[in-house]
Amino acid sequence: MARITTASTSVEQPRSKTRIQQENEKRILLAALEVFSQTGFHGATLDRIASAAEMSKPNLLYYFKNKEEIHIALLTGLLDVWLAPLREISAAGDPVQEIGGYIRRKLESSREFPRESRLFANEILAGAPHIGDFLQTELKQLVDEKAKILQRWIDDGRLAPCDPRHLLFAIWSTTQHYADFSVQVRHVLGLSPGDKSYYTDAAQMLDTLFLGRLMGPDDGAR
Amino acid sequence: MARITTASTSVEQPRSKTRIQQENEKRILLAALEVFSQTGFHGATLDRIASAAEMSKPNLLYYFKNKEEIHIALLTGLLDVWLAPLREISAAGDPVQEIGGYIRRKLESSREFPRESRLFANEILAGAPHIGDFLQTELKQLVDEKAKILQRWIDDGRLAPCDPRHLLFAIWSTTQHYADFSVQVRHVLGLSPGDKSYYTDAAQMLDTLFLGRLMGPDDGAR
DNA sequence: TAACATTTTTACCGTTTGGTCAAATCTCTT
DNA sequence: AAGAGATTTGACCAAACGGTAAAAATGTTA
Repeated sequence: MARITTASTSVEQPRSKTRIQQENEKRILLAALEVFSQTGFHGATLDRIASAAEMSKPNLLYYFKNKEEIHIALLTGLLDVWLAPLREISAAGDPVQEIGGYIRRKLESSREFPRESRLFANEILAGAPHIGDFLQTELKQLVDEKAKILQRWIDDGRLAPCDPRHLLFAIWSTTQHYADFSVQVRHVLGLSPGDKSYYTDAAQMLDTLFLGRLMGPDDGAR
Repeated sequence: MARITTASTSVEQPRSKTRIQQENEKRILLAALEVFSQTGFHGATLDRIASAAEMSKPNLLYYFKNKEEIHIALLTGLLDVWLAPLREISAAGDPVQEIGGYIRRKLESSREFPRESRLFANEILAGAPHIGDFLQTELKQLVDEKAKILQRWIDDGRLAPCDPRHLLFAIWSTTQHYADFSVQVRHVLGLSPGDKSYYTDAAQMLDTLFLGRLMGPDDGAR
């Protein structure tokens, strides 16, 4: 087998990336994130992505072999970001601190990365054609693990009895809502486009909702 | 003699609808709901909609002059359904009953009409190009009205202090999540496609979250 | 049933879109 | 400075798409 790979490593593909290659791939992914998050996969065109990346379409296809590959590259890059806040929940910590911290991290993530959140939302809405496997394996595993922690807190009377998994769903939905449905939020509140001031009240609300009274019998303040 | 069916020639448009016309428009809208909610506006093709409606494409375009008109017809038909549960909140009722009822109605709506919910979500995610006006006027007005009711309950100490509008956001997001992100929910819970059994636990969770401890100081059970 | 209106179909069109290809240009190493 | 490899471009293509025109078929009514 002629599997000679000149001066690079043993396996065939991993040729080191050129400076230009790195720059351009980054440019493309950034442009694609913008376009995909605005119009969804089907609404995005290679021409628009290429133009947003200030690059010709054939040149773009020199780096990614087709539209789907760009989409997948974006999604896979996203998943770690999505999981990170959840990973931080520690069994050793205090329930209020841990859950409160998770909510704050998730909300901050919505404010910082609304395009990523919308990209993710679009993918799920479409039936998760690309990340279905991730949801069933990696995410499920992590959720199972964290749900056990929450369940122990409940058993110890440190957290109000509830289904841990659905508690996570509630945190996901409320926090992501501010990124995914920001248009509706702004319209209802009468804010201008780009105004993110509502995040302050949002944080307050979610604290009240999840911590203010959800926590176990002994909430100290009485 | 054209006299039976209205005074057709006087004012042009308002012709009464034929039996066939009514049936076919219904067929088309049903098919379009299926397709749009699965793939979004851009992902949906007239061919797929026509095929789902068991109808030729030109025949479909005989009833709706273009793709966008079908989409708009679906959306406008949706808005009343979307508002209905909120409208029912009454200042005269008990906060726990009213809010609990609203949550139950919204959750039931997610279970009964997931396609409609996803259609709505797609529209908002895309920046609400068609219903932006509705959000700013009709919805905002209703929210303002209901927020006043909630605020009075708060002032009277019958509801925990919080931003009423954001409380509504939290209810919207948590309930709609079960329709819009059902794939994720099912994958995380390890359920088969089509299995909606999680709605029982969902209702339980939302009751705990919003009513169990969110309600004002006197929650009776103590 | 004849006349009229409605509905459906067949054939088609212009544009957009995802993607290819070979040639031209640029970059880097020697 | 030259050659090899990497990058970029312009010209192009087939398929898919939204939509149209006009004839054919069907339904409705007097």
